[in-house]
Amino acid sequence: MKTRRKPELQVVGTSPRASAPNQRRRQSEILDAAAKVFAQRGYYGASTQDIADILGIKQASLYYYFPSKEIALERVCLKGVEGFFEAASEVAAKKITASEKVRGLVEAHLAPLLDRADFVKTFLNERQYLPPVSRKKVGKLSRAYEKVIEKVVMEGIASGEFRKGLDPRLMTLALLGMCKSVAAWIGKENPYKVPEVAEQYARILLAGIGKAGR
Amino acid sequence: MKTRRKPELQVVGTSPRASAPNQRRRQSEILDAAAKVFAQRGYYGASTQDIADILGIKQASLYYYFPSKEIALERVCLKGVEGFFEAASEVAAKKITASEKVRGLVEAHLAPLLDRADFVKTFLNERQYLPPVSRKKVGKLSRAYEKVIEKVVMEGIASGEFRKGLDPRLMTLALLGMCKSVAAWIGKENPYKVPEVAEQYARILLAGIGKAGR
DNA sequence: CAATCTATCTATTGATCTATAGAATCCGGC
DNA sequence: GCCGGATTCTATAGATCAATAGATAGATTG
Repeated sequence: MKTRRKPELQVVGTSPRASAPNQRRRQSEILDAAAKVFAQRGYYGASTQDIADILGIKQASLYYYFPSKEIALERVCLKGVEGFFEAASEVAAKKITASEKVRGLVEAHLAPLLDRADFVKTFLNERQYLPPVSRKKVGKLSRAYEKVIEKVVMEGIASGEFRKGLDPRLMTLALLGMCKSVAAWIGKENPYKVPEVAEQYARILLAGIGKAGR
Repeated sequence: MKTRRKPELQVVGTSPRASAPNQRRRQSEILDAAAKVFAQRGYYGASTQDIADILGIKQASLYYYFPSKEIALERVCLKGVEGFFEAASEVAAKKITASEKVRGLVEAHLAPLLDRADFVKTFLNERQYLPPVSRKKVGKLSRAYEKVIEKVVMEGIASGEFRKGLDPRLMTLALLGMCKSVAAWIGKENPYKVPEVAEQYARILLAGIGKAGR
C-alpha cells in the first residue's frame, strides 16, 4: 500500500515532504533487521541491541522508529502474515478443481519464504509472545486465512473430489503443519528449493505416498 | 563448578540408599516444572523464578538440582526426545507392510503427547537454544530417529509399495512437520484426541485426500 | 545425643535488558 | 551559510535475571 497521501485540508503552512520516501525506506530497513533477529534467536532471545548491531546504530536509536519491542514484534508479524489471506483467496476464487486449488494453496503458502522468510518465520514462531491486543490483530488475519483453506477442502468433499470421511479442519491443520515446518529447514544444508517442495508436498496431500499418484 | 571427580579412594561401601527414591522423585518434580514453564513460555521467556514458583520454593533452591538453566533445558529436551528412536525402531522392525509401518510411526510419534507433552514440546521448539554441546547430544538422537523413518520410506519405494518419484527425505520432513504441529494445538480448544489425529494423519500420508483412500 | 546429610532459605552480585531524556549532528531548502 | 526538522548519540534509570555463598532447619545415622 503506497498511496501517497495528499495533505488533508488543514495541514497548516508546513509542507509534508520530500523526506517521506527516505523515511519509509529507513523504517523498512529497521523492520528487516528486527525480523532477522527475531527469526534467528526468537523474540525473548533477541535483544534490541542485536537489532541495532545489524544496522550499525546505537540501541537507543531504535526507539525513534518503534515505541516498544513488542510493537516491533507486532509489525514484523503483521508483515509476515499479510498477503497470505489475499493470495489464498485468489486461489480459492479461481475456476479450477479443488485439487488444483490445494496445489495452489501450498504454492501460495510457501512462496513468501522466498522474499520474506524472516517475517514469515517470526509470524509462525513468535506470534505466541505478542501482547493480547497485538495477538488479536494477528490472529484475526490468520484465522481468516485458515478459513479459506478449510472452505476449499469442504468444497472438495462436497463435490465428491475428496474423500468423504475427511475432517476439513484437521486437513487444514495438516497442510499448515507441513508447510510451517518447511520454514524451519529450507535453505539450511538442504538441497531443496521452494518450488520443488511445494510440488512434492502438494502431491503428497493429494495422492498420498502410494502408487496411485497421478 | 562441578565435582569433576568423586573422592578418590574412599567411597565407602555403606549405602545410604534409603533416600534415593525420594531424591529421584523430587528431581523429577523439578524437571516437570521446568518442562512446563519452558513449553509454555519458551526457554528465554521463562525465568528460573517461574519454575520455582510452580514448586513453591525459592529461585536459588533450584540450583541444588541443576547447575545451570541450560542444563535444565538439556535434561528436559533429552527426556522429550528419548523414546522416539526406540519406539520407531520397534515399528520399523516389525514384519508388516511399509504402509502399516508408516501408520505405526505416526502413532508412535504422537503417543508421547499424552503423557509427556511439555517435554516433547520443549524438545521440538526449544532445542535450537541449547548450547552447542547439548545440542549435539540431542541432535544425535533426533537424527537417528529421522533415519529410521527415512529407511521405512525407502523400503516402501524399493518394494514398489510407494510411489517411485518420492524423495524419502522430503517425505520424512513432511511426516515430522505434520506431527510437530499437532503438539502446538492438541488439547487447545480442539475437540481432537491423539488417536483420532494419528489415524487421520496416517491416512492422509498414505492415501492423500483423494477418494482413493482405503 | 552428637555428627552428618539433605533440602531449602536469605542475601547478594554482576550482568543484561528495555526504555526515557535530552544533547548533538546531519542535511536539504532557502 | 543558516534554519529547522530528521536522525542518531550519550547517559542513565529501573527492572529482571542467572548464579554464588553461606546459613539453617529437619531428618538420618551412629
